[in-house]
Amino acid sequence: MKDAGPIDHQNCGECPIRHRAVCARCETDELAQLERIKYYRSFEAGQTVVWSGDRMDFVASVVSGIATLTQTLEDGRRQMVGLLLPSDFVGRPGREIAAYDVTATTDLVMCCFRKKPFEEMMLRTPHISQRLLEMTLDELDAAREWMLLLGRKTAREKIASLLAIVARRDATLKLRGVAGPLEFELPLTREAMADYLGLTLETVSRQISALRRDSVISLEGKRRVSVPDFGRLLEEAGDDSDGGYLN
Amino acid sequence: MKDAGPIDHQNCGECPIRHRAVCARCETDELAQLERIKYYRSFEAGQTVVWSGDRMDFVASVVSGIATLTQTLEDGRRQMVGLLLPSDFVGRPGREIAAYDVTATTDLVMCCFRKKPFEEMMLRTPHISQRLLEMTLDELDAAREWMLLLGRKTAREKIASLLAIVARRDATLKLRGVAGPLEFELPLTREAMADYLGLTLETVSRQISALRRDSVISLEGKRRVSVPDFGRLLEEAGDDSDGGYLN
DNA sequence: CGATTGCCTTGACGCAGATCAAACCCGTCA
DNA sequence: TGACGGGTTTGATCTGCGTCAAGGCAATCG
Repeated sequence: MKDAGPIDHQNCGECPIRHRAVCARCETDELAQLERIKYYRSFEAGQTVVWSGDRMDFVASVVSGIATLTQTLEDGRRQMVGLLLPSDFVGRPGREIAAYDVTATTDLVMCCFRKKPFEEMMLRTPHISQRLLEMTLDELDAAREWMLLLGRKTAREKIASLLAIVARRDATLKLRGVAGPLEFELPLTREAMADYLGLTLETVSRQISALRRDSVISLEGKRRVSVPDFGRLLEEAGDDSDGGYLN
Repeated sequence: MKDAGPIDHQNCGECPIRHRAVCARCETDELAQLERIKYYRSFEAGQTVVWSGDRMDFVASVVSGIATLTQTLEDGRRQMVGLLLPSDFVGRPGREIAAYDVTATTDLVMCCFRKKPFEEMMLRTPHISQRLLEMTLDELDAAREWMLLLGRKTAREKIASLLAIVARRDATLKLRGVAGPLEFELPLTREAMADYLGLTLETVSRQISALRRDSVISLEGKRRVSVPDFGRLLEEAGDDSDGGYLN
């Protein structure tokens, strides 16, 4: 467990997620209070951040990298229930015990707050709880969209939807125009995708091959995807046949 | 559209959902403010409350009855993404346009608040936004549990899980002891169950028959279910083989 | 009263995706 | 250089659930 990485006590003002995380609405003095209870932790790809059922005495924001939330049945069937990207929030104020496994799928840096002081601060600081409410409502919407995918979409549609989500996120990060073929790196193994989509890894692999055969996408290596026609990908995803706006 | 039912301007102090809804934490004066912007609406079983995509100028609490949130793909595949019970909250502050279809599955009474004034009041009244945050976090947990069900459970497990949820809710409402066979009424048609579980209605029907054949449950009529051994039902549901505490 | 309608059950059959199994690719290590 | 291992692909076969179709039951209506 390499922990407590190289980054130490970064200034909130220069933080890359300053304007999207729980702290987005905070004033300078509020940031100063947060600085006092925060600390960074780093994880290598593959490491577990928390186990479901463990005591969890912090909440955190993802600063960089990607983490996943998963649930498991006793016989080992697994379902991913959240994909955590930079600025996303981990943990639940008021909860002692972690409800999900949290795993780093890439190298990961998190900005952690000791839970007790954070909860106290929330009571005094509407800027924090307002922002958290907003983020939670967004996550709920995302979860519901995911329920539609899990309950009703075909394997091919599921894959196309996942690719569309990753592509869209990547495009907004890079702020490059809508024009030209999108290109991005898949941050997940085939198995992780399967866990996310409620499929087996074999089916994931087959459907990716099929999309490639039908030239909806093309691959360089196993992880690098390029999408010549994003509208086409969205059609394959099944939801808004139209709606081809990026973001 | 029979609307604006018989109930008119009930006193918040005597409201059956007073202590579980968004208003749960409000003081007397805050309730008074809410009373000024609230109004009741009634719907008959089967009526649509809001269509996805429609402008929605109120938010609301379910007072009595049951409503559902559903999403639909253009080709008609439907997935229920929420089951709204008394005290649950409908609508999203800050959102103009409804994201889901809301339908009354039983006769339904809702306590509505005009959206604009409600949003303004939220800014001044931490008691409301705190409670809403808590409720939203609970819903998010429920949605994630549902993702596990949709992605990884078999048809039989899905049915058993749904029955367990309804049974549990019913038991807490009636506050009757854990002893004796549980009995309750299914508030959903086979089709609605199918939409909830990501199955077809035929499969729902077959699996209910199968659970009856295996005497996990017994039926009186098509809707009244009794469960001789709740632990057995939980085993069939697949999650906590143990965990047989009611609530 | 029979006819209609809404909801549910049951059967026969087919297919999408799971399962089982083998092999491939590529980076790392001895 | 060759062996190893993790991630991935592909093939063959099996099966749970969807699809299509027929009919049953109970409430309501003319």
